[in-house]
Parts: sequence; structure tokens; C-alpha cells
Amino acid sequence: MNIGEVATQTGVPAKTIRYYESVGLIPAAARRGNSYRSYSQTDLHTLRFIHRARELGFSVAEVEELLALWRNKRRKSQAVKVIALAKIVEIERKIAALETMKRSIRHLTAHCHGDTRPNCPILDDLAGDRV
Amino acid sequence: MNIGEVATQTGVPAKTIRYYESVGLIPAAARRGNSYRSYSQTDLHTLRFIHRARELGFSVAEVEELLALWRNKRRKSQAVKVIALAKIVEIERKIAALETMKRSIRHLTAHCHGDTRPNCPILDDLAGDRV
DNA sequence: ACTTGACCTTCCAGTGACTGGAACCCTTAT
DNA sequence: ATAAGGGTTCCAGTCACTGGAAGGTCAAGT
Repeated sequence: MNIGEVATQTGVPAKTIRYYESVGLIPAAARRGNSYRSYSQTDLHTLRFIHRARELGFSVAEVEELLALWRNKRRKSQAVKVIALAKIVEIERKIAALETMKRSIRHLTAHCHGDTRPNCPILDDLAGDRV
Repeated sequence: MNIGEVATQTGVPAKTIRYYESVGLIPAAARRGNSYRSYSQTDLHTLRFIHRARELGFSVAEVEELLALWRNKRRKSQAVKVIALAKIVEIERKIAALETMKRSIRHLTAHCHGDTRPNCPILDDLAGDRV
């Protein structure tokens, strides 16, 4: 299977597949006629795994770990769960930071008239001119 | 005032201040004795504004807009509010995406024993082997 | 006077995870 | 024969810094 077809089948853009190969996340693809990359069903499967893990917020480095675990039939499910739980914590921290930002901005906008006059508490606050 | 002092006073690292200058977010600083950058109270004020805006999640490009608005005494508060409200929407979208990831991972971890055995529903799911 | 250490300078490279684009090759259908 | 639509490589750009090298400057202590 050519890279384009793999891209549509897995949702991973061709460019990204080549990128994954270049950084060693996936092994170098087999080549047909000395130029085109050729992919097997196993490759497809791997790419889908990667795609899904990336969607869940795992970094490429983490996906590498997960892939290794996936391939290792003697793995401990513990190892996988540790990574997943750590990711939840990380996501929660990001959400908390975003919530804080949102609250602050919302608070600011609540006091801004948003009309054609120049007076603006948002700018005043950013400038440190607390009223 | 030297760049180091400005850094401690504003919370913006010296390196970052130079970077801001290099990308034109702040004007080139005055120089003392033909080498050290020298900052005024106005510069401090601007850097604090930038710092706070960045903390709230505004991109450097957006901070540039906000700075221009701040300096423009004939601005309309509308313009500022539009930027702020758009940022809230953006943050909400990010939060929603993170919540989705979190829910998915939490769901997966709930079914993983996390012990020394290899069986792991997390990997099964990533691989697309839905049970 | 000399040295030490803290500060400053510039410039280049690296981060993460792609993405765009140029320049070129290959295949297939018309 | 040619055009469209694949594929290939490699380099540069994104965003917002950050690290590090190599060197200049300054104030204080010996």
C-alpha cells in the first residue's frame, strides 16, 4: 500500500508518516521499485495505534513507550497504567491553568463596556492600574 | 536600569526581553556606554503589561494588538473586548478537548488491572481491539 | 594592579510535532 | 505525447522561547 492510501486509511497525513519514520517512531518502510514506500497491514495497525494515542494527548516519546509495551508480550499492565495515570494528572494541570486564565479574562470582560469609548478596564488591569 | 534588574522586577527573563526586542514586540532599548541595554520606568510598565497578558494566554501577536490598543488613546473598548472574548472561546475549546482526552483515558484506566500481568485494555483499545 | 565573579553582549542551535514548499521522479489514462 | 495525480528528498518555517558558547564590562576585594 502506498503512503497516500495509508494516510486516508489511518488519518495520519503522509507528511506526518514520513516524519514519524524520520524520528524513528516507526521503522523505515519497505520500498517498491526502489522509490515508493510500501506498507503492510501491520504498519497500518501501528499507525492507527499511534494516531489514537496522539489524539489522547500522549507525546511522541510517550507513544514510543506505549508502542514498546504493546509489542512486549511480557509487559506488566502496571507500566501502561502508570503512564496513563500520569497523563491524566498532566491534563488536569493544564485544564486548571486554562480555567484560571478563563476566569481572569471573564472577570475583566465583565467590567468592560465594549463600546466606542476608549475607557477599558481590561487594559487598565493588564497595565497594573488596579481600580 | 539594566536588563537583569528589569527581569527580576517584571518576572520576564532577560533572555525573553531580548527576544521580545528581536521580534519587535518592544522597541530597541536605549544603550549605555554603547553596550548595556538601559530601561526606563515606561519600559518596565510595558514589560509588566506583556507579562500579564502572556500569563492570561494571549499570544505574542495578540499582545502586540493589545499593546497598540493600550497606547492608542482613541481606541474603542469594543476592540479590546472582542479580543478578550475570542480568547475565552479559544480557551474553552482547549478545555473541552482536554476534558475529552481525560475522560477517554480515565475510562481506559478504569478497566486496567495495573498489575504484573501483561493483559492491558488500554493497549487493546489503542490498537483498536475493542472488546 | 590584579583578579574574581557577576553581569552584560552577540549569535547559533535546539525544543515539539509537524507543515509548506520547491524541485524532481513515476505511473496511468487519455 | 501529455497531463494529472501520485510519489521522492530536503530545507525552511511555525511558536515562544531557552541553552550555551565566546567574549566584553564593571565593581569590589586583596
